[in-house]
Amino acid sequence: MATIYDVAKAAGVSPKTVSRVMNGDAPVNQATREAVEQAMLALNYVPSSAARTMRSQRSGLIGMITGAISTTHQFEDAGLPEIYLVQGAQRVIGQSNRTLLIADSGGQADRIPTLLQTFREHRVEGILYVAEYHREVTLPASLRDLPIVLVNCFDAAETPCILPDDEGGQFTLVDGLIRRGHQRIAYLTLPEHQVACGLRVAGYHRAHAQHGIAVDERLIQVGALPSPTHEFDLLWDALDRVLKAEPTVICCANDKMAMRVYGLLRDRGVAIPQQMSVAGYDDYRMIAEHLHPGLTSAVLPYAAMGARAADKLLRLIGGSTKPGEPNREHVSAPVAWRDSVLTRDANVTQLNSRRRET
Amino acid sequence: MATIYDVAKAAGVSPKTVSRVMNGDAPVNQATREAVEQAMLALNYVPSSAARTMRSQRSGLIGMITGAISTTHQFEDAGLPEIYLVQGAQRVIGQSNRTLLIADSGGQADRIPTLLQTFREHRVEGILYVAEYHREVTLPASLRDLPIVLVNCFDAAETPCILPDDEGGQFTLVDGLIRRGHQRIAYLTLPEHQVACGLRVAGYHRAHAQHGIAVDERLIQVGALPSPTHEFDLLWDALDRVLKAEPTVICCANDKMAMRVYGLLRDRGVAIPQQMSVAGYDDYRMIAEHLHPGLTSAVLPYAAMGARAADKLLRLIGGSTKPGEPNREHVSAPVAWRDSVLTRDANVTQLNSRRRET
DNA sequence: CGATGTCATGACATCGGTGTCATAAATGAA
DNA sequence: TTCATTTATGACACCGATGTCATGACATCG
Repeated sequence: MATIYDVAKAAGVSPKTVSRVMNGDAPVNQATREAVEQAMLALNYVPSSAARTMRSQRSGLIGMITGAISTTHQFEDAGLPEIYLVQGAQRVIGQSNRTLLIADSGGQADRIPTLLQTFREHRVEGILYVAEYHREVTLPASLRDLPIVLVNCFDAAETPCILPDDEGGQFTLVDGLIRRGHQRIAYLTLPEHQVACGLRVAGYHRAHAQHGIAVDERLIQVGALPSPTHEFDLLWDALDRVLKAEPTVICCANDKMAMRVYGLLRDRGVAIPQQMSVAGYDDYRMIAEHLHPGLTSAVLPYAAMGARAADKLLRLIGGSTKPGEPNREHVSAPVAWRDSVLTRDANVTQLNSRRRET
Repeated sequence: MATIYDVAKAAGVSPKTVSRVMNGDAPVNQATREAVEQAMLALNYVPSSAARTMRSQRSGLIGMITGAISTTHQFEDAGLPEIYLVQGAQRVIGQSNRTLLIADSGGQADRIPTLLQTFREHRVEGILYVAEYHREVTLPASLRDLPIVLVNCFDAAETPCILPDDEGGQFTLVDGLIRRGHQRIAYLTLPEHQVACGLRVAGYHRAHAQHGIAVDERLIQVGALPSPTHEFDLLWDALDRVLKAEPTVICCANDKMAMRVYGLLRDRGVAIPQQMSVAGYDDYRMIAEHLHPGLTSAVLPYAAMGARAADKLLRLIGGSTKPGEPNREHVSAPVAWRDSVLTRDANVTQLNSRRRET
């Protein structure tokens, strides 16, 4: 592999001049520059980032640590859309001329120290710490000395973080449902211990309050999906309970649950959306777009969160954080309206976008 | 950040001795070793991979280049399960004490050269080139000088690659259906230009041949999903056509299509699986497990493919490829049987696993 | 015309590890 | 006891960039 010395020799200049051509940090004669560029091309020269890192003490690497990717196998597959997160982050990081180093903990917390060690060896300039679902975490003490931004999680120490606006998302969804003529809105929630659950229920209430609609508590039920720990289909019971309260629409905690509700409702001979509207959360497009009818869903803005997180991290590294900047940032997102929600009030027009022609 | 010199000074030895303690490449006195280890701990020493790479000329990095992650936005989201691929690869690579450097082309082919440049600067020892779906590719000429393994794709130059066994997967599925008493098996295929389409149709035929069942060609239809380019729901027509041939089960090209077929069948009042069995392909668990009833699906073994590819690449790098080793390797996988397939022949017992209690 | 400044370039040291070789002490064999 | 090994350690150079400083050739100014 050609080095800067080979290029220098071929171009008949000193290595330092080659360096100057590459970095443009000092004027170089036009003729010299061309000679050097030709030599680089001829030798297929690629500068060594290792040598650069060593001399400049800057690796140009950003570490991203994620557990969710593999958590998938062990627990639930809630984490899949994380790739959007990677995407969003990578776009921003790439623009800053840095490289993203991704490490997957494989869902095993005990592997994290090893991964961090690798990051340190590569002298990453900062770390994006990604959780598979909105939650509180406790950072290993060994992370305190690196610029770090948490994504989809937060800690007690107020480490900078980027979170989804769960309250706002559910508010927007329910508000939209009400505007579409729904008054009895059922809600099959996440397990109550989840951070997002409380926030979204709050959004649900705020939307009702804003429209002066009293909330019938029977409409809110925890909609547990079957899992390795819960053999039985608790969702079936939860659905049963909310149906007794006679809703016109059922909000589900996520698209997966909504997909299941589609099946359960149809087993009972309930037509979607003619007899019952359904909404999800996540806008997990692989599901939401391909269910029939298309599933209305509050967007979980992973790509935007990744980008925001990368941006914040770069500012942390560059020391250019604004003085008043809050440590915790919430990313809002719209609702993707699809055909699973029926507009009941004939006076409400033009709200239901993306109509399918059948 | 502490260097090897700091550690040496603290431990009262030479840097080289510290190096020996770390690498164990020469005997070190027990007392000395302990002193060094203590110093490393006290100073929180982490060796610099940049310095190592420079001296040893080995980066310990493997590059993975993928387009699918972002293709998602632009075309179809077929690529999502790639994360499993990353996982599988990372496990193997981690065991070899190397680090995986992942670059996402963002679905834009023109960004690939930039990514490769980054890989080169980091002196990756080899490359995993991942396609979003089973296809033929043409490698940029600049890749010829690096050890490389294609994943989910192949090229005319017979570059080593790892492919899914599409023929075998569909065969296993159809064979299983026949054993469960199905004789009229509809098949909504992928678009015909896709490599996997031909292979799977071949598997479909082989299974029929093996059981001496003639294939009614009307049962095989291309089942295009709606997409930006196809506004209309061609799947609806395709389904219409296969239903005329009176099948007892419908095989779909992928789980996404199967999900849609669930909806379309139910619109027609067809109960799954009582009146019609359904099967998918991919075993995209987020869909297959949560559809109701659970979707039977041929597994697309991404994790195994990632691991196999990493393994093959490491052997290429290490020069320990077996002489007779084929360039193209196919990874087989079983079928995940779930409740969407009805066992029709009462004599066939114990085949339908994972029964749900309702 | 000499002083000063800018442009263009090179010599040299340095970043933090590790390969090579040298050396001294301890051990074992003859 | 003496020579041959083995063990334990250090001195030194080197990997490939780039920061610092020096130098020579011109250009500009008073």
